[in-house]
Amino acid sequence: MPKQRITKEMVVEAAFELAREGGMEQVLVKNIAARLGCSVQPIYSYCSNMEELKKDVQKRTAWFFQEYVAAHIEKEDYFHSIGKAYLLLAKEEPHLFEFYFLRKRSDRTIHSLEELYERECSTSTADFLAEKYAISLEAAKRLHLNMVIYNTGISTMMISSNFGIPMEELDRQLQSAYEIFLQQILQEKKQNV
Amino acid sequence: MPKQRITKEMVVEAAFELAREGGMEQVLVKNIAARLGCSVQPIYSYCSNMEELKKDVQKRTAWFFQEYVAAHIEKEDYFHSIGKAYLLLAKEEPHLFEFYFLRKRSDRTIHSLEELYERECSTSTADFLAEKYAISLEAAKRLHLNMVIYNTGISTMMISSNFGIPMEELDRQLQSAYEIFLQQILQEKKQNV
DNA sequence: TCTTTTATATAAATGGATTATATAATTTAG
DNA sequence: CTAAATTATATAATCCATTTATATAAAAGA
Repeated sequence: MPKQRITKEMVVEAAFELAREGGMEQVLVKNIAARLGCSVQPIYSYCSNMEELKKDVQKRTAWFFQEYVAAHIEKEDYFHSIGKAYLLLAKEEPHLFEFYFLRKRSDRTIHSLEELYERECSTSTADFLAEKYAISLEAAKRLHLNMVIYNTGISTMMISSNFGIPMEELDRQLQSAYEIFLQQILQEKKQNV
Repeated sequence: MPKQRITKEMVVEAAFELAREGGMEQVLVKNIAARLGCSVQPIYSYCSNMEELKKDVQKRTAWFFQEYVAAHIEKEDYFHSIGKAYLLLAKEEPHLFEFYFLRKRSDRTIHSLEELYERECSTSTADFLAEKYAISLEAAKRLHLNMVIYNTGISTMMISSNFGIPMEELDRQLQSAYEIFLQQILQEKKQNV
């Protein structure tokens, strides 16, 4: 047989790039085939159908985001730098931003906020917060979860408002919410002593 | 000509019911035609295309939600009853819930959180909160906006977790966030006196 | 070298959106 | 009171994307 020119990775990567440039509605077999310079057959031999391929594109996107955000964390300005990274991504990669926030979190159903947190959030952030503010790991996780929820709310609204709200304003809003959640945790700690 | 049997309202209503029962992917011309007992032609004479029709279904959904929530508000338990109404809707109408929260907020781009707030939220809630807690209207709006953002975050996560997280848990989470935001406003007020 | 295998190509089949054409019932002009 | 014009709907055709079926040709193995 002819040696294999096309791999599953190439297919997913081409689909990812199309989605990145023009949104998921550009992920069409013929567009992928054109980009890879092949017919539609290789695409179907490595992916069962478009729906599955789009799930792979969403996973690829989640990975892209995690890499991007991890690379932009500044230890001194932990949370704010994460927030800024997301806002930057919203500006630079609006299409990807949409899949990332509106994606299904998992193939299976998630049954509690705890499970969602474990699945979504690396515990290193909670560890960091616990140490920085001398709070319990449990409190740090609550703080982190609140921020993730709030950030998801802001992001969903940004998407559905067509990305028209200025970054600075959203940045301020995130920052103010973070301070509110943090103050509450610190106060709770004071009262428990 | 034969007298008009089909109206635009009938088309949108049939599409809405299909979407409600089986999600937006069931909104197909042939399904609408079957439900109305007509051919595809009337649908196209009243709606320019499926994309526009789906926008109308989203508007119809927003209206359905506002009616539902308004009917479930209890004055003594204002915010909690709103939160409960949304969670009930998520349970009873998962498909509608999805369009409602992931819909485009407007045909045009929204340029500030203020504009988003004006467009999304009736000021009567802010008025109510301002009076109840004797805070400024501006502070009440901030409180309300924070809750709308947080609620959007919770809802987006509920959708993307496949509605597996129990209502009671989400209810508790909303309630605790509400108390945190409220405490902060009350404390701010104390300091300003 | 000849057969088998298989990666890719080409072509056909399916299904949904949309458009073009046809039909027949109601207005309306004469 | 017709007959022409209008138009709501139906039927049929077209378009475009996904998916499947068949064909081809290059590599591997006997």
